[in-house]
Amino acid sequence: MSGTQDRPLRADAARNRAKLLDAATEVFTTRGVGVPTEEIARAAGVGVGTLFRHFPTKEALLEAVMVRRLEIIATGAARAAADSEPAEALFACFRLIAEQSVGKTAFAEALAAAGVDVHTSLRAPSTAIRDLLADLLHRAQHAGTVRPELTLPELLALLVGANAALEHAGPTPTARDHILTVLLTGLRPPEQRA
Amino acid sequence: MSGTQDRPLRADAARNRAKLLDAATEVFTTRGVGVPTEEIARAAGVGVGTLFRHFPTKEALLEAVMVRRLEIIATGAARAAADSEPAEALFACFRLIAEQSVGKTAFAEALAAAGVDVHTSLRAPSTAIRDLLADLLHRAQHAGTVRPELTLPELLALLVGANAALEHAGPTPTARDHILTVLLTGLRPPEQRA
DNA sequence: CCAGAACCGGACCAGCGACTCCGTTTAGAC
DNA sequence: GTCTAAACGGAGTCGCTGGTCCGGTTCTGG
Repeated sequence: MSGTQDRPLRADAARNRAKLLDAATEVFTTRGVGVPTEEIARAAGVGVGTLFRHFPTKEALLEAVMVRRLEIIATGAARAAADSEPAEALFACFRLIAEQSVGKTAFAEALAAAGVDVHTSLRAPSTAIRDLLADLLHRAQHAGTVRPELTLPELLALLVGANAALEHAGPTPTARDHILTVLLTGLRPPEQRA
Repeated sequence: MSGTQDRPLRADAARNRAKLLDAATEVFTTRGVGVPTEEIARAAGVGVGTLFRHFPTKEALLEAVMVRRLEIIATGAARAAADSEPAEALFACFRLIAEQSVGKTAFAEALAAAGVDVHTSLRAPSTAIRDLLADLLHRAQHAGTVRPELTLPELLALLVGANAALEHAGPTPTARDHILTVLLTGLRPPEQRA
């Protein structure tokens, strides 16, 4: 299924591909998915032709960007989940995902995608994250440290919400922290507090 | 300042204007701001020419829709704020705004607009909401029923987040309720619980 | 160092969507 | 009923953006 790189790809080609991916990530996250492909090509220092040779479609490029992002998040989340206490682990993941996803609505969409169907390339990393969260949620609830009535989809929705809130809050660390505190405290069952 | 209607506007014109506004509200909220103007015209049962005569620009139409929405919200919020207990009043407003804003990202933007600058027509209703929330927040904090460290911008960001979360959660009442519960509980100070 | 394949860049093409223009229709004053 | 200005509709214009093509350039095996 990953027959993408039959032959090793010439040195310059690989370089350009990387530059494109970086530029696209940057531009998409800062200015939204609406930016014309030409801008991305320019930001990467290549021509549009090159862009479209590497990614047959704008959507394909976006997808590639999202896959990379999701993989990074999945990795980070897996590490954060190492915490022994499930609730703490869950909160760490929550923080990380909400923070990482910063950028533009493009990414809220990507996260939303974690809940519904998407192109196959997104499946793997998104289900990884999903499964991780499902596990942590379940364990934390079992331990009585997270509200028992919460379901996974609801948690994901809250994640999307957290992302939106943070995005709207801007870069001020205090504000971001307050917002996350509200969210995370709310996840605790009525009797508990951190 | 409202010199929009110098002359009374012919009966059919008024009717068409209303139909357009309704159709636009419907279409924008269900399918996003991206829909072509022609669709809106068709949904309203008029030609594009008519649309553009009433609203010189697509953006102007969107603005008109948002103003109406904001006014409705402001009214509802004012009523909800009648509750004697400030925290309860604040929560009622929070619920109402988060729910009302349902639709598409267009409206999250509108809400975001409540925080920053926008076209002048949006100023009035958005500041009304803002001021109302500011007052409730302040009073609730004074009464010790809402976390004291929260600022108004943070509250607004949370509102945007709540909106996004609800939008992602879909129509299931249970899920929506769980999400709002998490949010609202999180607003309480560490010692209190509803 | 050379040949030729792989790759590059950007002029070009096509589709779409916001907005305009004008011949036709209609409200409503007398 | 009639007459005029207001309003209508939708075909057409124009700019913008995703995607293609091909002549020129650069890598790499021998």
